[in-house]
Amino acid sequence: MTVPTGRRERKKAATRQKIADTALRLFLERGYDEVGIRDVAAEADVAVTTLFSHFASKEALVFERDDDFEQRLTRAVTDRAPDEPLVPALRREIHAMVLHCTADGSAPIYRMIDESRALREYEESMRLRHAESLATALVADPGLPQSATACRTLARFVIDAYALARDAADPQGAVDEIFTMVEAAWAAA
Amino acid sequence: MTVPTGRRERKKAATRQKIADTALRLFLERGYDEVGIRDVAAEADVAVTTLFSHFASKEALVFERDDDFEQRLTRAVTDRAPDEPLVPALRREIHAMVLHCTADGSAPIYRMIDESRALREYEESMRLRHAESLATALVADPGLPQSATACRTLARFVIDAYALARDAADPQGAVDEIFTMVEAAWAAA
DNA sequence: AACGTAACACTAACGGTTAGTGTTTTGGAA
DNA sequence: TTCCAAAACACTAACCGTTAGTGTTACGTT
Repeated sequence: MTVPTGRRERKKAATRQKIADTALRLFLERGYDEVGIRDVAAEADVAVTTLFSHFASKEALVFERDDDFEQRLTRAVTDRAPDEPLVPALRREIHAMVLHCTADGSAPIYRMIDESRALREYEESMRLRHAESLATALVADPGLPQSATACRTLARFVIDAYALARDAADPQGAVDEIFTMVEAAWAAA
Repeated sequence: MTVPTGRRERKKAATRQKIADTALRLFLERGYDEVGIRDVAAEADVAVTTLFSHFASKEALVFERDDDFEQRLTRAVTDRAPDEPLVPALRREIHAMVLHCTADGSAPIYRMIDESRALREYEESMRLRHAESLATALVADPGLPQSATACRTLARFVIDAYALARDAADPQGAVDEIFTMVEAAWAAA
């Protein structure tokens, strides 16, 4: 078990990165639906099978780094101060996530996502996964008196807040407005 | 513009029905993922292209009649008595829908859906469509003082209630529990 | 130096979906 | 009745994402 360094792992990471960079560049240049997997593989100078050993699907090339989101949400629950109320902690995290993906740097990427049905559907199914892992974290929290159904409901409402805010004219304002509703729902549970 | 009946339309409907019936039978016999489009087309004695002129995708063969759901939800909003409060009307409708799809007759179909990733994802993206059309109906209702964002949020919450209740141990009870939360959220908006 | 394995390559295919190109059927107009 | 335009259907061939099968390097380990 030699620890981190190792030429092999560096090469693997480099290949993965090269594929992701090439894919994103081509997608932004020509449009997601106009670029085939074979195009990406050829331009990145790897075999198609190599590409699929690094990424599970064509869509995954776009959402390369979004396991982060999943972890950040569950950690907003598990790592919060013992006396910090739950919903505001979640609201803070959603605020940060919305801010991140409405930033100027991310704008072209999210425009591309909106333009492709395949990417929109993939993103939504990703969010479902996030909701489920958030739900698991909530159900497991011994400090919450609410029922499991209420926890699962809250998880979906929080993910809805993210999705709705991203499409709103004023994303940050929408987060606050929706969280007023979420807070009331959670209090009633 | 001669009105409805006409041999052509009857034949078309018959072809469509034969395809749907054949598909559902094969899927239940052998499993959704084990049956190819070419199998369905051959068994229904039509060309593959004909099949796709009646159904937009393989998954659509399973959810043949689910435009109804979409209409029922929007009509629960638009057709309710002038003085009937909104959320209870929606709750009644969700109750009915959950009851329908947990009935004995539908059980094998929904078991099949749960077993196939492709079908689960398709169903979820269908629900998104339903949420959007419900949101449109809500936003258009002049009797509602709430903001457009609040309306869209309610729409998603209602669809969540359906999805969560279907997976719950006690679906009918879950609908009531979740709608307590939805009611509170709507009141806070 | 030699071995085991992870990364990668290549070919070929599978399954859903569509384009292109007819052919038949049918409802309605002349 | 006859004829036309459109709709429904068929057929071939292909596209595209994805995977299986089968090697071939390149690296870390012993």
